Amino acid sequence: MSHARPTLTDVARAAGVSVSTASLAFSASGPIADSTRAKVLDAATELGYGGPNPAGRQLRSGRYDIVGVVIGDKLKRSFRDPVSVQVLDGLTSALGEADLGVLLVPGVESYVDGEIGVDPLLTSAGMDVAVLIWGAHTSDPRVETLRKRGIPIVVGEGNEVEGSSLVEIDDHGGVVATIEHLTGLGHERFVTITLPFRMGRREGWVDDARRELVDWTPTRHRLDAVLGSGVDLVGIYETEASLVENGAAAMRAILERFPDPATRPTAVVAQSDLLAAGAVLALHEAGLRVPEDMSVAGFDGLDLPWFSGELTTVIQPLEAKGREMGLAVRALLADGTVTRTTMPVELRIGTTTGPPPSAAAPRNS
Amino acid sequence: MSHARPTLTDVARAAGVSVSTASLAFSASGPIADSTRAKVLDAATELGYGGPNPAGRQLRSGRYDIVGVVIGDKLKRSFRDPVSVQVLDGLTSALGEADLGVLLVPGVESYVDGEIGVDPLLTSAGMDVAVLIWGAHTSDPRVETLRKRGIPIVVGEGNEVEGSSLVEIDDHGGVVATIEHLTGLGHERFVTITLPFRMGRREGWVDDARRELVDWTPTRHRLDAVLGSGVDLVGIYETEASLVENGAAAMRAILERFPDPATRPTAVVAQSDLLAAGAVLALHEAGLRVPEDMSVAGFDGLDLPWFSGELTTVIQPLEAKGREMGLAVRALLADGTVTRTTMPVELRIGTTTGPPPSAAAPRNS
DNA sequence: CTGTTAGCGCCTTCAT
DNA sequence: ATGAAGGCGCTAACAG
Repeated sequence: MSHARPTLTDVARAAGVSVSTASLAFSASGPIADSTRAKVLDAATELGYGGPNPAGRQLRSGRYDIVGVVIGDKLKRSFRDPVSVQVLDGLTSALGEADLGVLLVPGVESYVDGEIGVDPLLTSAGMDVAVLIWGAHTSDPRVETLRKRGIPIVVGEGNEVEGSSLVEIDDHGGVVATIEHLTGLGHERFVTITLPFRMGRREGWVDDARRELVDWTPTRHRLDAVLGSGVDLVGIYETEASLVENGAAAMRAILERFPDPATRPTAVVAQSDLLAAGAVLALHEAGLRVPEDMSVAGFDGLDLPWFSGELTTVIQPLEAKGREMGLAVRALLADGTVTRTTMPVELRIGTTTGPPPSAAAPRNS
Repeated sequence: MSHARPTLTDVARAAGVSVSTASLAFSASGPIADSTRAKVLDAATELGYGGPNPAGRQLRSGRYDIVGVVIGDKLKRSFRDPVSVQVLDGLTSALGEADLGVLLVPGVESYVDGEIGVDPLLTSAGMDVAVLIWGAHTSDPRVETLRKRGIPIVVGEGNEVEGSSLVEIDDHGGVVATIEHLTGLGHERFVTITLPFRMGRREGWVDDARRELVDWTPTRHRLDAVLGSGVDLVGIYETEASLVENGAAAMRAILERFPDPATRPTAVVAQSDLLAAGAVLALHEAGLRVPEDMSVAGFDGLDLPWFSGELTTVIQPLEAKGREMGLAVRALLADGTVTRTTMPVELRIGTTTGPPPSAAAPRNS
């Protein structure tokens, strides 16, 4: 009894045909008589042949039918984040339809003293295209690596990379709509709670120096929209992850910094729904009402079944964005077409925004 | 200007060494003089060589350094489920440490009239090991496919597969502990809300015929534990997904079926925390109190920041389970060792279980 | 420490 | 519709 796995050669011999004919029986990419194919397939079953060896096929064809999906510095974080998850959803289904496999790539191996080590998978795994779901930063070593390997790239969310496809959403427009909604209600003092700025994560109030260091595109776009709107922004609070608890912590910091209801900001623009939800929870904990005492707006349009009320938020088509990236991959693979897509967003007015507490009718202390 | 990507041969020529020496410079798996390596690396940079072609390496070495992770019938569902996500977390990090890539595989291509079509990736993608996170079912075509291809398997959660490694948790013990806790409090009438039974998903009350059709292992283990405990089980409600809304729907069905508080079941054993949380929400919606009017216990030990109070639940070490699967993969790869691990669970008593409403002191209507 | 020699398994011409 | 031949890029085994 032989322990070696049978190869196409063995099958061909057993079926009494040539290797090239046997190959046709599996690939279905050429003319072959039904009877011959049957003979080959029978021989294959007989020998316990499990189909053509992928490595052989890959080497010969130059295609892997695998897409590397780079999802951030930590897989963990991406999995926990419903936003990432929805994008992955759309992406994997669009790729699956084209029979493309998804190889999960952490992207960053290590981040020590600002030195970025690229994950070995990025250097050595076989893939036809790479997708950088959460954008590329300036002089991104991952992009460098992929470039050198000749692997085309699809970037999600900005920091356009020369020669790569790009899929983004109208972050700016979404935030502008939010601000207009709030100023329309009469708000004048704003605070914003932001997503992480860059790979070296931090949590806390942002000063002018730090403000220059925004490298993550969604964060930058959304922040720029607030800054550019001309409203009175009394503080920027940077979080280190887009989670409910970070939003709650941010709100506690806000209440601590602005203890006086009379001068407290009346509207909070959070860069994600989870942050916004956390902020609302912290307000409730502090015995404050939303939106009577403070208005809170989010971003994403997540469905939060446990959230009582409905968040005012910017709905972004997450799954569609993922699908769009998948389509960009397929276009790249089909004929090298580089695409650039901006997806629209929509402001949904919920129950967490309303007129600011009026100075004329202060609430009972 | 040549458009073809340089190969190791080109690099070797440019560096004035043999190909095999050049190979050593990259693989670091053999003795090579630092000066020689430097020469090779310089030549590589010069030519814009991005490292050894994976296909060539794979064919020659017979290793892909890729693990196929089969996560269920729909990627979607797995991403949305915090339980899956945590397991994936642990798994990917354990594999990442060994520089193994994770290839996401849907597993089931189609499910029509009970006919299961295996995803093409499972048939044709290169992988060294496959992990079936959510178990194998009886006469599983995916297992069949992998067998034929000679790919070793790690199964999470039961339905042991001959010759494969297995990682499971003590489902049975966890549910038994829950039941004992509840009977200890004085409960006598139980209902259980279960996870999906099998691939053909359904939602609703379970009759005897349906009860025979449980094929998904965690569901079966947890249900068997209730059935075997001898308590008075007045109903089994099957859900089609482990989500908050399904738990809420289940509870509404329970309240509808048992309108009379005097004969209503007093304790609900849900097979997941999300189902339990949904059940609690539905009770609140109906104006009932937990645990005064009904006790609810879950399973998983999830951290639900939005849930007020704390669920009584069975804590299973999700991430550790994932890591354990990763270790099983590595053992399989290292020397073919087949392992079998059962992870312990722990009952956490929260605020959602308490004594049943006493007949002596009925609540005001 | 470096070079030589052989394929790994497959698919694509091209000829028949 | 089938067969023969060549080579994709690399690395393992061995020899020097």
